[in-house]
Amino acid sequence: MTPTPAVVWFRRDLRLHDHPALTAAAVRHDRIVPLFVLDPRLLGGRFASPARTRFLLGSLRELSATLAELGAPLVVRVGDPAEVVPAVCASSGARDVYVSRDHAPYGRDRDVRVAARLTAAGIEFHPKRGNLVHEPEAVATQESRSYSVYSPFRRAWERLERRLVIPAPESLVGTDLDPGVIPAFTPDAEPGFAPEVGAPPDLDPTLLPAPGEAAARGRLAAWLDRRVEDYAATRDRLDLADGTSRLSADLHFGLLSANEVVERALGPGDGRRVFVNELVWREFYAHVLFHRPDLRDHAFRPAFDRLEWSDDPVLIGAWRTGRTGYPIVDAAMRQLAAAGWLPNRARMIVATFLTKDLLVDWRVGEAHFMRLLVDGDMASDNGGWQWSASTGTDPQPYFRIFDPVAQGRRHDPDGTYVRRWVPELATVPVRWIHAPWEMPPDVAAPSGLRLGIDYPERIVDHAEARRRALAVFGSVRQDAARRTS
DNA sequence: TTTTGAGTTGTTCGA
DNA sequence: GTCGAACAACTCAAA
Repeated sequence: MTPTPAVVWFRRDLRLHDHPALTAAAVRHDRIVPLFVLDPRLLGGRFASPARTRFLLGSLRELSATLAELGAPLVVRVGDPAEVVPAVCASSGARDVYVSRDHAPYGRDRDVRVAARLTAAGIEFHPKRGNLVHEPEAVATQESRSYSVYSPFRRAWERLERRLVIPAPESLVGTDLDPGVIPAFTPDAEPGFAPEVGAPPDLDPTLLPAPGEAAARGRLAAWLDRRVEDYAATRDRLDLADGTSRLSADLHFGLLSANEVVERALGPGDGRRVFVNELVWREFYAHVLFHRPDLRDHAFRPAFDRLEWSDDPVLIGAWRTGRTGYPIVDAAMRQLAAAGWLPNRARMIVATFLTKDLLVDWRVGEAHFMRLLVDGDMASDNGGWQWSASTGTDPQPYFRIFDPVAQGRRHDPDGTYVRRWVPELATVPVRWIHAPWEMPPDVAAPSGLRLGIDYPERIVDHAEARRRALAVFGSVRQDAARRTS
């Protein structure tokens, strides 16, 4: 037992269960300093999100209370971690800092800076397992390269042995360091935390998931208890409010350990198999971004960086505000603004619509998502957007143009989802709910809907847009082929 | 080194 | 209404 305290610097691992860094520090040191640093560069940066900040602060409040009960109160500071972490070490006498690895580009760069400062001060930096079942170095092809196709990645991932789940500590010993203050969520009063342009005025905080580890564990238990069994059948159904697990924010902030979620989710049945598969997708995109941090700003396949995207502010504005004239797209965009969350099927529908029907750069869509999503995660978001835009890892991108009417009819057969989020369409009969422009006048009149007044006309014709997208993407493919031959 | 099999999530067309 | 094939050819990963 080392007679100096250890700093456990929490970041996206706001939990006590299955926490290798916390456990290692508690085993080796007689006292610990749990630390969280509110980093204005993250909370006010280009991808800052009020929904995420709110969820983060709530989760911190709960972590703080739980740690205090165990005996080691959470220390909260505001500032650049490269300044704050060494300062907390100095004031507590700590010679060791334990963290869960952060695999995303910003976190990695930050940790390199912080580790350099600590090393210069003679303090040891201990990165422990991050919130992935397998670390990026562990999954490699026979030629020791990283995977860029999902299916072989999954087969390799499944062959690896998982680490054991670690129980939460029963007690901790802290220090008498000033715990500091967790600020209330007041974006206007806190310039450092204020989101930049595109702040969502429509966010309804009551729709956000309850923050904190206990709530997250409750969600996981409820999900695994019953609903996961139906996941294969319900995950694409937009009209069912609980067809998916809604654990994405919990995984993003590490309220849940991915390792524990997989351990508990494995089992018989299609639902469990498909659910674990989604968790492997999360791992895949984290690994891909780890090996290719340039994906933050560039297409996975360089040829697609030469696509000529539209920057028409009218089209982009209609998409953002849910006024495209395509009910399923508009319902999803309004749910995103209000709830800070979308089921994956809805994300794919609006992403393919923006990139294929409107030919708008996936980076515009990704930035919008990151500002609104409570679960906004660089790796998953970037992977999802590039997949939808056909610039990513998908080996067969040629097919990915969704028909918004067909998607609506298939995944929201009764129009329940559309009516919930686009109330001006509430009176439209089911038959036309996904294509109100096809309503004959004798139906439109009694429904009371005046197209172009109460609800917008379509901003593009999908059949035409589809042909245009095929031509644009096809020309890039031929262009790429010519360059390599 | 060369060959071979395979590739999340779709849509349309024609039988 | 349902079903299979075509879409168009490329790249990855493993044998």
